[in-house]
Amino acid sequence: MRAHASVLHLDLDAFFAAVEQRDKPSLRGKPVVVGGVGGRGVVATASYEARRYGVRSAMSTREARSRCPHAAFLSGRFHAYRSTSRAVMEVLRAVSPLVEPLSLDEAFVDLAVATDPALGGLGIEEVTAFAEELRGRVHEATGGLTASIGVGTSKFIAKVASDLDKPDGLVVVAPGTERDLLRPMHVSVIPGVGPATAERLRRAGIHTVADLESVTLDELTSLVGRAHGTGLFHLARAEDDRPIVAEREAKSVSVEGTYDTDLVDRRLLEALVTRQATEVAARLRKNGLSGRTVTLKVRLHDFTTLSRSSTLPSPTDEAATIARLARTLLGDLIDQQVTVGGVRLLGVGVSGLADWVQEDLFGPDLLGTADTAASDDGDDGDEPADAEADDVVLPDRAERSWAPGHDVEHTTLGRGWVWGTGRGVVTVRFETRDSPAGPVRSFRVDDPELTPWRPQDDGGEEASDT
DNA sequence: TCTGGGGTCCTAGGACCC
DNA sequence: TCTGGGGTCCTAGGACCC
Repeated sequence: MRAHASVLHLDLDAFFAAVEQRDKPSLRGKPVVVGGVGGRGVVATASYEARRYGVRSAMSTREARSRCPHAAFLSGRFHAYRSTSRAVMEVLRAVSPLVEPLSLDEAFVDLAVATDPALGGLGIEEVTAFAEELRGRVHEATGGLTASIGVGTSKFIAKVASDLDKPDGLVVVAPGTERDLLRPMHVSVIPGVGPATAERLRRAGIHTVADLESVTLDELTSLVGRAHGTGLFHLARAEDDRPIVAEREAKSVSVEGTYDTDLVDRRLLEALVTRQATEVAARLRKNGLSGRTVTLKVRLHDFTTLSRSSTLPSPTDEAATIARLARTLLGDLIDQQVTVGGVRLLGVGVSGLADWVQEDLFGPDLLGTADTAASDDGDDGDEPADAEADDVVLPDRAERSWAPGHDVEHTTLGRGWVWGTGRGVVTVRFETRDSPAGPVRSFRVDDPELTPWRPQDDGGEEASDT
């Protein structure tokens, strides 16, 4: 907690709906609902006109339609939202170098390092006037959107403040008044207190922040766990030192989809997972990322949600690898009869991200040049694969036939696919009809029993194509 | 035909290593 | 032939946020 009210939180009002009303004058003053329009869609944003009919975010679109049948239901134009968001973030970054976007429509701004001369000092009046002017700049830069702003001595207080006078409001919480502000509020104002935590606290007789303040750290930890408990303990006292972080690295990339009917057909499920994996790979590449852990997410007809994950020995951004692994994980679930009642959602994600790509692993490591072999022994001298690594002739490297995801054939073990590479070794996963997630074995890359497999080679010994 | 999509963080247990 | 603790990695699930 700071001595001055120097943390600003900005929240664009009913953002998606407001962009639609801005771009389509016929929608102005009318109820607008943006979200999933399919049979299983939910509301992302409702305009204030629609909120008067009880339409809320996260409500099913079906329910929203019954509450407000005459509203305009739109599926959303994310390009327009993104570009409008960019314009807002630019306005904020012109004010201070420390801007932390939370989503397309929300951001924290650190006023303590503000570069804008309009903010002379951090006194209440100055900050208030400055924030008011900032709201005007955002209004102008977005073609008329309104924002609510909160300013306080911490992220927590700024965020609570921006919620107090919505829409189109401004609240500055004076230093020293934070605890009085929070005490009468329901515990759910605290970030991290959702339905489950609120219910646990309620059963313990804790409803307001004031109630929470009177609970010891030990009691709190036993109620909600260690990390969460200590967090709540401090936030209940308005103690919050979380810094504003301008850029954070992505930890995962995922694609998921909910289908209007529950799916059971194996080939359809596999095709959908393949498509999602391809999308994930494209997004990884676009951002120069690759990852090691592939996760398959499945939501069943009864809303039970399962996940299965598997970690590769080295990161990949290849669609073939991600798709294959995701299909293997799906196959495990199907074979266990888990999906018989139908699948409503499928998702594919990649985590364990590295900001370097597969090619980097390839050259020296796989070739095992004298340099690398000499430089990294020391503690792992008992690794036979390294022994004569510089003699290794790497077949078809130019075609990347040994890259993860590619098919190989072993003379006795049969068909498999490359699971990982490194240090002159190829790790192969063998799949058979009896055992789709078959054994994993490692081979030297010059093992004569292991050959890249191509459809036209099938059974032949030497394919002299091209 | 209640219940999206894209994320983050935490917990807990088992494997494995020292 | 009894009994350890810590650290790290991996997997699965859950809560939460916008």
